[in-house]
Amino acid sequence: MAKLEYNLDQIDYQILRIMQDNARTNNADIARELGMAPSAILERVKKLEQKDIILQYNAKINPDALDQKMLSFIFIKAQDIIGVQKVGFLLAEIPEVQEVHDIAGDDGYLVKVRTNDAAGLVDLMRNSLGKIEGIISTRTTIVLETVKEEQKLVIPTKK
Amino acid sequence: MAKLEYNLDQIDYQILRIMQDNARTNNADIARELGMAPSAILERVKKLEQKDIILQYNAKINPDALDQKMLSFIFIKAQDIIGVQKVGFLLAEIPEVQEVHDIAGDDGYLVKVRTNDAAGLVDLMRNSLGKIEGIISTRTTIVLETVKEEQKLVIPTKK
DNA sequence: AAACACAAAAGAATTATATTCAAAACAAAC
DNA sequence: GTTTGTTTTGAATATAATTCTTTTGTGTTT
Repeated sequence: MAKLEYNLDQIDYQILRIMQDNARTNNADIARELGMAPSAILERVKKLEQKDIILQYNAKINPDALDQKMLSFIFIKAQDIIGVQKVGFLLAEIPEVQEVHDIAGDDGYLVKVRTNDAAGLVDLMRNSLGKIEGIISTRTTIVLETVKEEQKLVIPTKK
Repeated sequence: MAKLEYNLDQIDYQILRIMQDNARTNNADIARELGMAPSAILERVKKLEQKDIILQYNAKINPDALDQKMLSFIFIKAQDIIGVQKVGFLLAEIPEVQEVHDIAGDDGYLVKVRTNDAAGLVDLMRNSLGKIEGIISTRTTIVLETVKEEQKLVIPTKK
């Protein structure tokens, strides 16, 4: 967790741009694209990993294929002590919970949840959320359709 | 967009589980772990890609490293014709917008946005959102801290 | 139960990529 | 312009990806 200087130059940005798009692009291809030697790319990628700039590589799986057709956002009001997110950590432990954000305003959390169907959601709320102490209330928003869902960051172009 | 049958067996699930965790795991390693030949793994992975079960491989980049410290959710009420998400598509075109969901209730969208800072958010709302016709109102929720942020799906264990 | 048909896996051979390392190039500091 | 520390290159080697043929497996038909 060292607060290192992320010292990124234009080449790093290009690598990140490529990797963000396809994490399995091989060094040889990146090297070709950037006009460098593969070994140099390898060095840089390693460094990006070490410096925790590239956090991980993951495969994006089609939720439909796993019959996970329901997506919901749940606002959760909790009685956490300010600055200590006990409830937040408990929420994060639930596998169906993809995101937990501590949000401003109603001292609460915004949680993103993926379940098979409505029954799965009810189930999760009853069983998983129900077991967490400190939850005062919840408000659920159902997603009808997702137009875009990525985690790509905007990568700077110039210096 | 063919509505094929996703016909997944236990081996596929295991592959997905491994790939979801580390998309750069090589076939040889997966093969070792599953006690199969690398060529067989290759076949299966290819098939998973073809059938749009594995949608893409992406590198998760540390937002801090790109100075993207601000995360917000914006509820957008729009005057779209029911079932036609014109506004949704326009929202999706904004690079800082990572997610656009058509949500039940107030005929609106829930949008996830990542910007450098508060100024960047204001800027985005004024310039990008401001240019989209059909937006009636917005309500913004600021994320103070993110406890969990993944897109991992729950992969079935048994049949 | 034998024969057939199709799909998946294994194994060997080939091609491509990753990785290592010493030497060269570069950059910043003095 | 020399020193010092970094980064890149390029060649050598180790690993992995890929291809393809053979084998195995599964389910179906007769």
